[in-house]
This record gives sequence, structure tokens and C-alpha cells, in this order.
Amino acid sequence: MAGKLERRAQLIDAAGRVFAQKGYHAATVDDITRAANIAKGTFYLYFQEKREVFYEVIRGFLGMIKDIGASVGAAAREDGLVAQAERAAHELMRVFLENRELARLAYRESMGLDPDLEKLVRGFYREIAEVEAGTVRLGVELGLFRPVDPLVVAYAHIGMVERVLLQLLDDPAALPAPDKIVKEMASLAFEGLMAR
Amino acid sequence: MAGKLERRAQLIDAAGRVFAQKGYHAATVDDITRAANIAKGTFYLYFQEKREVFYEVIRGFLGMIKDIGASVGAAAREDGLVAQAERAAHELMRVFLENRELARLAYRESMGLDPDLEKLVRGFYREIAEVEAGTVRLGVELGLFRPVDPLVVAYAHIGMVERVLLQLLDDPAALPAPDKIVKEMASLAFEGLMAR
Amino acid sequence: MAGKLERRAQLIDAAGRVFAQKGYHAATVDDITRAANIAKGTFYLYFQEKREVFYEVIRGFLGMIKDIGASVGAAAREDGLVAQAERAAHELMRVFLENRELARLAYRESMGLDPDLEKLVRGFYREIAEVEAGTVRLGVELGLFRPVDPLVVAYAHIGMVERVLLQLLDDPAALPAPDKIVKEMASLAFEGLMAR
Amino acid sequence: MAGKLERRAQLIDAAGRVFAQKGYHAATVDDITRAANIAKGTFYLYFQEKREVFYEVIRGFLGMIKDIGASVGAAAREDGLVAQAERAAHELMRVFLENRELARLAYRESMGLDPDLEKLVRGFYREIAEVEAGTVRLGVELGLFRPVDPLVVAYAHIGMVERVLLQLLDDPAALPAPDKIVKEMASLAFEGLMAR
DNA sequence: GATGAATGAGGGTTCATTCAT
DNA sequence: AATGAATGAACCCTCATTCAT
Repeated sequence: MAGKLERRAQLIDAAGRVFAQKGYHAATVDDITRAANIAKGTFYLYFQEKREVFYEVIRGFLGMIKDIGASVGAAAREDGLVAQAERAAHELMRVFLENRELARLAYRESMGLDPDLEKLVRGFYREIAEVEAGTVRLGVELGLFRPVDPLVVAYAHIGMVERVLLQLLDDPAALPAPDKIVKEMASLAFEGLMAR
Repeated sequence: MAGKLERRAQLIDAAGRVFAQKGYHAATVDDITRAANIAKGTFYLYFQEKREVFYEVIRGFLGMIKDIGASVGAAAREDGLVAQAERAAHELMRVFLENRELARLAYRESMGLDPDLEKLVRGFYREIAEVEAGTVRLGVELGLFRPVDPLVVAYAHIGMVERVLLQLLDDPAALPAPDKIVKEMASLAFEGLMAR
Repeated sequence: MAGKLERRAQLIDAAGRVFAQKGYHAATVDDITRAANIAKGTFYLYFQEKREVFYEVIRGFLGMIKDIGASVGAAAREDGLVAQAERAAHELMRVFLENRELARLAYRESMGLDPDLEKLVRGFYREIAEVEAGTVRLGVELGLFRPVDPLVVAYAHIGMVERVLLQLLDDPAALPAPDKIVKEMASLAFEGLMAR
Repeated sequence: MAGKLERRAQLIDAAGRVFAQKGYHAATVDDITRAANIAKGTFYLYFQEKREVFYEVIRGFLGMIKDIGASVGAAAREDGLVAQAERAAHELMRVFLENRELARLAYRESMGLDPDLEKLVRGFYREIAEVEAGTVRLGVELGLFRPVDPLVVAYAHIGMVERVLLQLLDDPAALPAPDKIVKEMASLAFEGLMAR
């Protein structure tokens, strides 16, 4: 009954939990199959090698993030860029908080393990950076924003969010409440620090 | 003649090159000792275990970054916060560009290998975040900056720089020249995006 | 077909031969798996570590000895304590002679390798000493024996047998024939040395 | 000032303490030189290899035991064999109790490490067995003892003493006081168990 | 498809011994 | 004689992957 793909998905899910807890290297194929309640050999009916599940785990997580962009972008445009950015930040924060360990994992170990995976991650960054750069460019063209290099600004925005979110996962008590953080970062990005 | 500490430093250096190239797990102690032209066993006269050199490699890199803060801070204060920030960004960029592989390594593998190492890295972030937050707080108190949460802003600044630098290491051709990047980021941080 | 336990038993057997020949430390896991015609890694499917097989090897040997006590004890009681003791001594001698190398191994290396193993050996001595002490105590109560400290006598008996058997294994030519030895020791234990 | 031989003796002494505490294999040459307050390399000016010190440590201990035989034998002969035997047993007990760890060590690890050492130990047993056998033979010839095989009896006596003493070292509380033990064993050896 | 026993390459670490100073 | 840094062989154990059932 369980089709090949469901089974595969279950394995990716189990692997995600195991990797998130122990990291890629410390997690054994045995750990994963035990977590998925299947025999060790069965694993290799669904994946060629250990790295392949890891790839899928990360791909899944990055997919969740990309979906945010899509869904926020798909939502009503009328409420302005700032509101849209805030909504996206909120969503992102939710995804990170709901998948803490996975988020940390993706950040920690997605580079340097495997060329394919690295390509995936770089592609992910390029993609979201381009989306963000597109938004910025639009704002500039509309005269809403100063003339800036859209790509640099895009990466800067990504980094801001990334680091603050990771910090939030590591030590939530040290930072203000999520809503406050989102507001602060949005105004930082749009308004800058200077007093007027 | 070569004191114990120089020897240790040479080993850390050799290990840094090996780790940077192959990553922590793929690098063997053998690789390191071969790179350092010593026998395998000699390694263990200077380190208790493989993780220990890695710790030192990362510590060295983080130290270089912290030194920037110190040296820029020590330089003349009169030229204002903005100029100071730009100088720090330039220095940071230089360190990253001169130690590309090490920088990538530190970002890739400094988390999740070892509790001690993790503590080191978190401490590093906390430290530089506090310094940055202090600067921001000062700016607010002087009335130069809007009232903001200094810590959130500090982490945001760190993230901005971090991500842009990593992107610069990965694909320099995609971004503007370093000087341009520094200016862009400084104005983004201080002025924000909004047209006035 | 071969159940997990048989396989384990085969390994213990092979290990016994290897350990008996080379001693615990000189024997490598490789030696053992080669003797058992299996791959090195397979060993670790059946034992957690090298010490564990050794433990089982010793446990097996001590078990053979304990079984003698049980079987002799279970045999007819009517023929008196002396005859029973002689029968036990004969059996013991047979076990030692049939497992020379194992016997020597057990005497050589069962102490000081591992706390668990040490506990096993001490428990073994305590157990057989208590059985023997029980027999002695019974003899005293029946008025067959002089009043003595049963435990001291028990250990003395064990030591007598032990040392003579080890000597027999080392240099059989220097001692009388087994039957003669058994008789001599029995009369020494029961009658003492004194001329009457 | 410290002649070569004193130095060697100090090293043997230090090694004895280290071996007694950790056993032969767990003790490193480093442990020994540290215990002797000398540099590692210096060790090899006094011994060819690790096994050699161990040999000397064991030889020293066996020598202490042989000296008992000599000294007791040298003492007045007039007081009879039984008294002499009791005196020897007392002395032996003293040596064991004063060198607990060394005694255990000699019993545990003197066999199976090294052919030379094994020859030493076998020679030791043969020697004391022959002395004891000589005494027994004398007793028989004098008509004090029954006609017995002196060598079997000698090994039996050695084993009795050995096992009881080792048991005393392991768990003194389980046995009667030393004096009581000596008396018990002497009467067991000479008188046997039988009620008259 | 599923199982899980078997494989064997690989790597970190120890430590007796050597040797240049 | 003494030192202690350097050596490198040796070995235990792990674990991704395979394969017979």
C-alpha cells in the first residue's frame, strides 16, 4: 500500500530527525533505519548512499523556506513592500522555530560534505537572493528606495535575518520577543540607524 | 631550537591548510602530519586528539577577527562611528580574502563537532555582538541613532557582513568590487533603504 | 541455519584457542577472526569488545570446573566423602589435561585485566570454596573430621589441587602418574603427614 | 655518587610500585620513569627493554620468599619440623601482607609474558618444591612421617599456602586471624582432617 | 520488496624504543 | 650519563555498503 515514494518520504523524515539530533557524521545508517523501523538493508532500496538522504533532508528544509517566498509573494500585493517583508520574516521565523534542529543542521553541515549538496545550497542562496534583489530593484525603480546595488542589499538582508534567527534558536532569552525582533529588523533594513 | 610552542604553531598551521582543503572529517591525522613533515606519533606530543588541533585552528581564525575589533577600536576615535565601521569592514574583508579557505572552514564546520568548540564559537559571537551592541547603544545615547534594540541590531550587522563576505568568497564575480560593497553596506546599515 | 548463539559459541571457541596460544595481549582480534574464518568486522556483531570474548572464554572454563562439583555431588552419596573427593579430583584432572592451554590461560591472565572478569573469578573461588567448606563442615558435624575452620581448609584444598595440577601440566614427567597423585593428595588431605 | 647499581635498584623499585598498581601492560615506561624521577630515555641506559625491569621486579619478590626459606632453615634446627614450618609460614605471611600488590602482581602476571621470566618462575617453584620435598623426605626417613611422594606433597603444601594467602590478601575479613590460619594449616598438613 | 548478517577498508591513538643534543 | 623529542608499527573498533535468503 505504502507506495515507494511515501516510504522514501518516511525515511527522509526519520533521517531528518536523526541528523538533526546527532549531525551528519555521528548519525549512522543504522540510527536512521532504526528510527524508521525498517531493516538496515532496506535503506539501500530507497537511496544509493547515506549522503543521498542527507541531500533530500536539506532539500526539504530549503524547500520550506522557498515556499515562504512563493506564498508571501502570491498573497495580496497591495499592502506594500514593507508589510510583505514583515510577513515573510514572520513566516521564516515560524519555520525556524518549528524546525529548530533542522535549521541548525542545515546551517551547520550543508556545506563541505558533497559537491551536489553544495551546489544545491549555493543555488538556494542565489535564488532567494535574486528574488530579494528583484524586489529591491523594483523599489528603486519605483523611487521608493535609494539607488543601491540590489544584490549586495539582498545578501545583506539574508544575512541579517539568518544570523538573528540562529541567535534566537541558540539563546532565545537573550533577545526580545519575536514580534519585536521582526519590527526592529524591518525598520533597520528600511530606515537605517540614523536619527532624522 | 624550535620551541615547543613554535612547533605547535607549525602544526596548527599545517592542520589549518589540510582542514581547509578537505574538511574536518575527510582530513586524517596522517594528512596533517604529512603536511607538517613529521611522523604520525609526533602529532600526539602536541595535541591530545585530532579535535584539539581543529579547535586551535578555529580559535586562531576567530582571534584574527577579534583583533580587528581591537585594532580598529584602538585607532583614533575622532573620525566618527561610521568611518570606524567602514575601516573595520575593510579589515574584515581583507582577513577573509587572505584566508578564504579558513574562513569557509570556520563557517562550515565550527558547530556541531565538539561542545568545547561550540562554546568557543558562541562565546565569539556573544563577544563581538556585545562590542557592536555597545557601539550602537552609545550612538543612541548620543542621539546619533534612533532608539533601537542594540543587541538585535548588532546581530543583524554581523549577519549582513557575514553573508556578504561568504558570498564574496564563493563567487566574487557576482558582486561589485570590495570597496563598493563596504560603502553599500555601511550606508544600508546607517541610512536604511528608504529614499528621503 | 547457524543461530546467533552457535556462531557466538564458535567464536568463543576460536578465541579460546588463540588466547591459549598467545595470551590475551598478544592475541589480536584479527587472529581470532582468522581462526574463526570470518571477517574482522563480524567479530563485533557478537561481542562489544575484545575483552568480552576473553571473559566468555574464561567463564566457559570455570563453568566446566563448576560442573564437576555439580556432577560429582549429584552422583551417589553413599560411597562416602573420601571416595567422592577422589572422584572429583579425577574429573578435575581430566578437564585440566584435556584443556591444558586453557587452564594455563585461566591461571595466568584471568586477574587484572578487567574488573568484571575479576569479579567472575573471585565469585568462582568463593563459590567452590563454599561448597568445599560445606562438605568439610558436614564432616565435622558428623564427627568424621576434627573440628577445623572449614573455610581455611577449603581454600587449602583448592590450593593443593590447583598447584599440583598446574605443575602436572607444566612438567608431567616430574610427578607420579595421575592416579597416584590423586591418592596421595587425598590421603594427605584426610590423613595428614604424621605417622601413626 | 649513586652508582649504576643503586640507580638500577631505584628504577626496579619504582617499577615495582607502578607495575603493582597498574599491571604490566597498563604500566608504561613513562609511568615508571616518572615514578623514578628520571627522563624517559634514561631508562634504556639501565635496561634493554620494558620486560627486563619486570623480570627484575619479579625476581626481587621471589628472592624475598626464597630468603625466608634460607633464614628459617638457618635458624636453630632443634625445635622440630613443625615449629620450623610454622615459623616459615608466619614469615611468608608477613612478606605477602607487607607487599600485597607485588604479591598479587607476581601471581597474576609472571607467566606468559616472556620465556625468560617463565623460566625464572618455574625455577623458583622447582627450587622451593625441592627444598620442601627434601624436608618431607627427611621426615619420612626419620620415621616421623608416613611414606609419601615427597614432591607431590611439596607442591600440595605450596599450593595450600599460596591460595590461602592470596585469599587473605583479597578479602581478609572472610578468614580468621593470621595466627589462627597458620595453626590451622600446619595441623592440616601434618595431622590431616580425620578425627582419631 | 525486505531482511539483517557479513564484509573489510579505514583511521585515531598508544607506546616501546631510538637518537640527536 | 642524561635528556626528551621524535618515530612508526601496531591494533582496536566503526560503519557504509553488499548480498544471500
